[in-house]
Amino acid sequence: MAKTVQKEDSTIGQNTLDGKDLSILRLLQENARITVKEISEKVHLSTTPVHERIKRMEETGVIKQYATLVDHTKVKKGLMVICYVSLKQHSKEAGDKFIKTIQELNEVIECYNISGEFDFMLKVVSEDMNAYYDFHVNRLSQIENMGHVQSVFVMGIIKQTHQLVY
Amino acid sequence: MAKTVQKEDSTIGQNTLDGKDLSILRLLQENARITVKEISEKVHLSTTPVHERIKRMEETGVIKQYATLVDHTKVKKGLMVICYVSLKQHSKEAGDKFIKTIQELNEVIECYNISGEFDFMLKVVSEDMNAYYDFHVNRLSQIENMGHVQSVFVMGIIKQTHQLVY
DNA sequence: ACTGAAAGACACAGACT
DNA sequence: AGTCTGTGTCTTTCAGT
Repeated sequence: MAKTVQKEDSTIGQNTLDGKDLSILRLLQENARITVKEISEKVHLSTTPVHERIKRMEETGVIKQYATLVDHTKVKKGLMVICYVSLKQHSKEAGDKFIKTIQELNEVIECYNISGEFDFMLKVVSEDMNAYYDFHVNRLSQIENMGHVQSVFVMGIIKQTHQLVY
Repeated sequence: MAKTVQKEDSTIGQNTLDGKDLSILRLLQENARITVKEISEKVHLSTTPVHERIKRMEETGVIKQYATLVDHTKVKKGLMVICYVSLKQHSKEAGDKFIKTIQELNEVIECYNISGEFDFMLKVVSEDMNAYYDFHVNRLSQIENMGHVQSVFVMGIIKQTHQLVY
């Protein structure tokens, strides 16, 4: 009898992103303060559906955050260091304790659990070498269960983006 | 070794950030879409000076960008890989050519010039292991002058922030 | 799921302390 | 450098299609 047309990507209830969603994301990634009006003109929709789509992507967690990115050299965080850490013990308790400590250290802006000879990779920002030395000796190395630590210094930033949708 | 321009110079007039500027930055870092009105209430100022301060920080480059951060797992970029690269030749031309190629690769979201045995560190995002293998073999390794490449896989994200002002 | 309109909130500029 | 006030623009909701 009645035939239903299957649409591939229109089921927003199932959290599928269609082309218009991706276009909106592309614009928002570049500029979080772009107006809904401007987006609506660029994606050829009125403001209402754009507003609804953005809200939906916020609620479903596709959009994690609207962030303001600050120039690290202008807020006295000119030194960036990649830091490799291995733990002495690899029990769950030991790992959790390390993680909790790391999350409280403001200088550590990123931390990943990695494959290979080290357990964690940290991205650390400091004012200068003295500040980093202080961090390394007095805070990082003081964490209990700390095994080896290896520092790799960032001498230049070639590329830095957060653009996952393109 | 490739050289990158590092803006170390802070001589843009009296570009000193006071406590109120830092308070504003703290709020904006967390939420780029916070209203000027809301900021003004939290820092105990009226909207005009807040508006002026933000504009000044945009113009002086303290504020680099208002970015929307997208959940990488929800846009089919679930795999994150840290990639170390050394070049065969270290002339300026060779380095510049490598840099230019890297900047055009969408999968590479970060690239740093680093100290140590490798020349560059890359952060790469892919849909899955197949997509990464394709990237590694067909694009990264195909770059001329490519020396060694070593991949370290991110198994878990412990911390990820951009909060330089705290 | 989209368009269009309409109310309320906000950004932004001007006059002034 | 700040407050207050006003105008134009945007967000956000609600009808209708």
